[in-house]
Amino acid sequence: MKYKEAKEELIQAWGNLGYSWGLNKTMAQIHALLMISTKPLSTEDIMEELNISRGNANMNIRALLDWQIVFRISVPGERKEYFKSEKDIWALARQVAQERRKRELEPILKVLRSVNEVQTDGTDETKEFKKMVKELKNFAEKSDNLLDAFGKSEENWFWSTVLRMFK
Amino acid sequence: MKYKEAKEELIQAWGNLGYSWGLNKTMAQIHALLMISTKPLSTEDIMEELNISRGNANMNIRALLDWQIVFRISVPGERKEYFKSEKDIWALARQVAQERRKRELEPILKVLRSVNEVQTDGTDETKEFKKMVKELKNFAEKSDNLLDAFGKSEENWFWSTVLRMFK
DNA sequence: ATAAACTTTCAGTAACTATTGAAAGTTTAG
DNA sequence: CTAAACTTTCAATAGTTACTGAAAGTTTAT
Repeated sequence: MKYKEAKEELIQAWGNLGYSWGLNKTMAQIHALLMISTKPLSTEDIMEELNISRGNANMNIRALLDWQIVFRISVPGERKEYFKSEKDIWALARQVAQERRKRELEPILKVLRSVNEVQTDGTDETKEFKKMVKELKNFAEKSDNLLDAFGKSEENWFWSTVLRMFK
Repeated sequence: MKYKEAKEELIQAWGNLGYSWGLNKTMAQIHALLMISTKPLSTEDIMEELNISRGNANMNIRALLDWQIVFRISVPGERKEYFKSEKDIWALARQVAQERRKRELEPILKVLRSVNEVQTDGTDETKEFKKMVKELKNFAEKSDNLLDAFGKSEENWFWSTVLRMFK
């Protein structure tokens, strides 16, 4: 297999995976491109490699910066901005975990805590409801803790802690 | 807070979380509804509770059946089909993990294994590419193993195994 | 067989999300 | 200050995904 094909296939595949990680396709593709690049790339480079418009490139680069998985680089003596990505996969996974925890898990935890306050009127329906909410809350809290630990962890420390936390 | 409000809020919230788990919104809402219901519900019940069309209800129920997180129930002497959901959150999480592993992780692993075969022509570009692919592959394989173990595990066994596996 | 009760399909449409590209804005060099 | 080099915004549009509801299909009881 030739390098160029391989590169394209990887970018494609990473795009799809990134999508299922909660990034969008282009975001993930830009990330993949930066990840396998030996040097930082400019907006123009990215536009050209992925055949996307300036606006699209700019928007998604900003989103990646926002997620803190891509960083701005200034090359001395050059006006243009360059970007490079986090290349440590572990760090990347941690960052994504943190973001998703904030964006997805925290909101539902808030709801679970609040609906937990529902008045029990003694009917089966509210009893069952309370029971399910309790279990969901328990599960969501465990997941939250896990993701939090993961987000803050060193690779080795993390795995050695998982056990202790969930007992 | 009244039961009805609480119920609606929970269904809403679960819909959103389900979405970020890779289900779609309606799918997750139907699931939430079944999860807090004391008895199995028919397609009509679901249509009415969620204000959705017959086609939509049918389609998403089938998807849930396909994911094996909702089951068909026949009530003796009744023609209508009823549905109930997996109420054990752990079982649910396992099931979702399995599905996503199949649908998302396996495809990229296949790509990573295949692009790994790229010819190294000695340039920095291909060297970096190979290096990144190797790391991605390693990470993806670890995740795959983890999800697989998770999917097959009992809750307690799982956590006690995590450590051993990732060493 | 046939009619009622129910389930599934699918073409059309609505709702949502991503993308473009040109215009506006910003920064820097001279 | 002005012009060039660059970045950001945003209204228009393309593309995608979800939903509807009526029609077709299936099953069961008689």
